[in-house]
Amino acid sequence: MPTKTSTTQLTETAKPGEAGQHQPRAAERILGVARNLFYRQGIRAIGVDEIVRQAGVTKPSLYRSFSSKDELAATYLRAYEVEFWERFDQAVAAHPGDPRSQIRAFLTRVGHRAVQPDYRGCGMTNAAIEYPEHGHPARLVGEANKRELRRRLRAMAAEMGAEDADTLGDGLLLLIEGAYVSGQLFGPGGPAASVAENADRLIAASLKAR
Amino acid sequence: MPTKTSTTQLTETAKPGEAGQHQPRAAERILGVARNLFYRQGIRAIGVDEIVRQAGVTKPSLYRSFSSKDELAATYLRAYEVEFWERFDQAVAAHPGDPRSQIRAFLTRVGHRAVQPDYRGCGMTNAAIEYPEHGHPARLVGEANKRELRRRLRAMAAEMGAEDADTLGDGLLLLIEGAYVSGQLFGPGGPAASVAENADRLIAASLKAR
DNA sequence: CTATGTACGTACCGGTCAGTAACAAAGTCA
DNA sequence: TGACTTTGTTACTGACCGGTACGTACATAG
Repeated sequence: MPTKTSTTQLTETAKPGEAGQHQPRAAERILGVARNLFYRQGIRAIGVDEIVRQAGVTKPSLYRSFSSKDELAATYLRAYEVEFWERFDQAVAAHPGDPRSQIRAFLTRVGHRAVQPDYRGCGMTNAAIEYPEHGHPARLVGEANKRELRRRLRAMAAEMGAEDADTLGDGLLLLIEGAYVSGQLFGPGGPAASVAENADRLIAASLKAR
Repeated sequence: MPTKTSTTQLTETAKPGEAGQHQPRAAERILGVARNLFYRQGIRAIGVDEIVRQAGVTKPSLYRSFSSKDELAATYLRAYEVEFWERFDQAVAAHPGDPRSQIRAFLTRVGHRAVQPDYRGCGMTNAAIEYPEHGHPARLVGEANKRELRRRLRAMAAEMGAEDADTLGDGLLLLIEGAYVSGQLFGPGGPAASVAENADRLIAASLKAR
């Protein structure tokens, strides 16, 4: 995944006086380490001790900025989601008014990333699988993201002129999720490499079918 | 603490005379409970104490039959895989010589199950996501299953006469994995309901291109 | 020069984790 | 009957879990 620093500002309370960056710098280090470890190894697999150790801080510092480990995980996922939509919107912006090309551009990138040796899929999908319990803070982030993604894919399918736009949009979502999962199961040479091609074929079939 | 001899064995106990197969009574109960808990809540989320408690046995009994929790998880997945292929082969047997109908039959069932309220996806896929570490016993079972499924889907695509059979087979695999994941993310009304329809459209597009 | 707030660390909590040792009880089969 | 096998019982280990009470260094504000 992109190892951007992306200082997710949290509780920016500009103190009266000068406008220097003055918030707890421990929280940033903690979130940065948590994002790496949670994504690569899973949330349940990583303890808070390991996070604070790698961040070079102490446990109370973690709990001053995050009310619980679950909330830290949810914060990690919210930051993850921001980057996800950046990638998605980037593909959309590259082909204005051409949703089919937008999908192809997005999935070409997904397919490429998904066959990297240490690919670990979608952090939000993985978190929802790790936490099946309804209402878990981490799971809620993933569920909301997937609902919105579904909504947008269906809208793009309608924009393409597909008669059964909802079915096509859902089909695209299935292919995307399949690429996320298969990417980390197969590694290089896996079926995710063909996600863009399969999506385009499915689009073609859904447009000309009727 | 009923430590006396009259321990009111749990109801039916065909102990005397009859030559019932009495091999590992405790191991079966343990595996049965583990399968339920591991599938529904995840492997990392369930401790061995909870398993032995619900199975009505003790921890040493678990470790007499299974060398470790990881090995118990792998055993659960191997049993899960047996049932998976039973369902798959059942769909195949229902439509001899007609791979397109075989896929449709299999995915119709998958789509139906995937929109049940408490659907939890594929146990093997979930386990691989829970354990990204290469070589983990549970992960190995899932990886082997997916490789074999890919092989069979590609063979069926070739049997259909698809020009690019490998791409079609991989596309079907992506749709299947997507249904597993989306089913547990969306619940009823989710995109997994359309997996059979989308797969059939993809097949049609891949055949027509010939 | 205090007074206050902030950022942080030390040390610790009770609970749970997977896994084991040693021994007793009970059923199986000859 | 007696040998064998399977299971239960109790108690324990050491590591780790998420989370916290409390003290301290330091920067300002008055």
